[in-house]
Amino acid sequence: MQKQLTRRMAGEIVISEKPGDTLKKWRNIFKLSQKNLASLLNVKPSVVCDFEKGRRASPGIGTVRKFVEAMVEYDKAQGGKIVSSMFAKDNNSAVYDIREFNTGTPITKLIQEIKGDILSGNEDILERPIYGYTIVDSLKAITTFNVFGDLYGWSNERAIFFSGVHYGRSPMIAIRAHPVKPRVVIYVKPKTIDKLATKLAEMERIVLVKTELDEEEIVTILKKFN
Amino acid sequence: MQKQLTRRMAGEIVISEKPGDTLKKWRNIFKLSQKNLASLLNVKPSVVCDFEKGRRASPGIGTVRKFVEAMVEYDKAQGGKIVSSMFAKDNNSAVYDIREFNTGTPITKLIQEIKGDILSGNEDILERPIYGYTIVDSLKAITTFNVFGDLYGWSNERAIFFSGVHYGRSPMIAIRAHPVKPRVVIYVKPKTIDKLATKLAEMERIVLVKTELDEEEIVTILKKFN
DNA sequence: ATCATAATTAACAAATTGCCGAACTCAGAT
DNA sequence: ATCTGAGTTCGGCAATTTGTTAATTATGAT
Repeated sequence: MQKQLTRRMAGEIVISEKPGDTLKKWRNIFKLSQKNLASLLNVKPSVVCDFEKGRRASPGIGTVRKFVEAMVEYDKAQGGKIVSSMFAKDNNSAVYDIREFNTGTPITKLIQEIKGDILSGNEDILERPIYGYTIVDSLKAITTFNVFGDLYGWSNERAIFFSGVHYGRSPMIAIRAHPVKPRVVIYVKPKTIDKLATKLAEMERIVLVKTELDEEEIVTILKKFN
Repeated sequence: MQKQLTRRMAGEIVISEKPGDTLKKWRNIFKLSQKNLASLLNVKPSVVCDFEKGRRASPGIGTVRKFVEAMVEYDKAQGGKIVSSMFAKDNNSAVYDIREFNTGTPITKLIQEIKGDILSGNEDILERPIYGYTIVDSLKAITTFNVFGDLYGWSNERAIFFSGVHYGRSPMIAIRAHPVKPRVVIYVKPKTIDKLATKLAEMERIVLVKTELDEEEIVTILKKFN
């Protein structure tokens, strides 16, 4: 959550017309004076001012990073009120985990690591790299509300894990209906696999896989990926 | 949509452990060679490599910006396939517009600009600054699906406009139920205002306003804000 | 009118970036 | 066996950033 916010702040600052103004905006949101912020960063207040006023036109990303991380850290030390107020609780979310990789990981490598069995998918697709994954509870995903907008991180070159799968039809139907498609769909400990599921996967040219590992084990394994 | 993506890319690069790797990841996603990218930027390929390999520990945000914008621009020229594939269509979204400001805008100023009438809200709150707004169709927001997770941009110090309001009860009830609260709620051309709405607003210490301008006019006015 | 705090500005030394060009490695394709 | 495209490494140099000190200008509060 904190990392998400720092990224957001950094992105906003970098792309802004006036990075200084954006920096200032965040400083204000965190209710810090230039002096306060400067002391968190071990620099003089004039430095903070220089950046806000755009006197340094293109600060290094290291500087930006220090700034945003200092603010978030500071808030955390104060109880994290600001940071957490930025995020809706979204408690009953169907999304168990979602992450992006920096390096493209070949589909085959992922399948191997999670001890997956390929149910559908021809060889030419299997070497394609993916850049992230999402783990969702399929029942919640369908019953609660529109998770299908949140399944995709920032690349759709990704794998989607469905847990709580019974026959595997509904998730594939949902994917068929959705305009954006993942590269790989992985059923976590499915009861059985309906033929329709594999058929749809073939039609969509999606690699369909099942694994007997549970969500926790999967997350642990995927932590190693970058 | 493009801006959103550039911000995202920039943020990821800045916060990344290895900004170079992240840069490379994006170059790969856009299917560009170092040479291609270099020529888009009017620099030599070695420059691209130097950044990817981290020879420059803290490149300026100007550099990062050039890089990400070049990639997105390039994709756009090719038909924008990559960028749009990053976003689910989400066509029937209830969100009409959502934006962030760089500068805190006092609530009173906003109300004045949109010719709003204050229905509830005592003076000490009115001077507080807000940092963004969201305009939603209240009916869609409630009937279609969980928009209430998407109402908040990156600051909850914001105004929320509801259009299609009948009595104004449902939107306030939803806000009451939701853990994150806006500073200002504005009803766009409401039919009538139920007492319960103002009562709830008072309880939540939210400024409740109505305006007779329509969505388009509001967006035009708010464009001036920064 | 005065005092304190916050913010802005100028001037300057040391370090770093941004870019180039040229040499080099490492596949694959011919 | 050689060629080509993609990527890597690095010395060098001008332009910029990073940080300091010290003086100056708001902005309130007493």
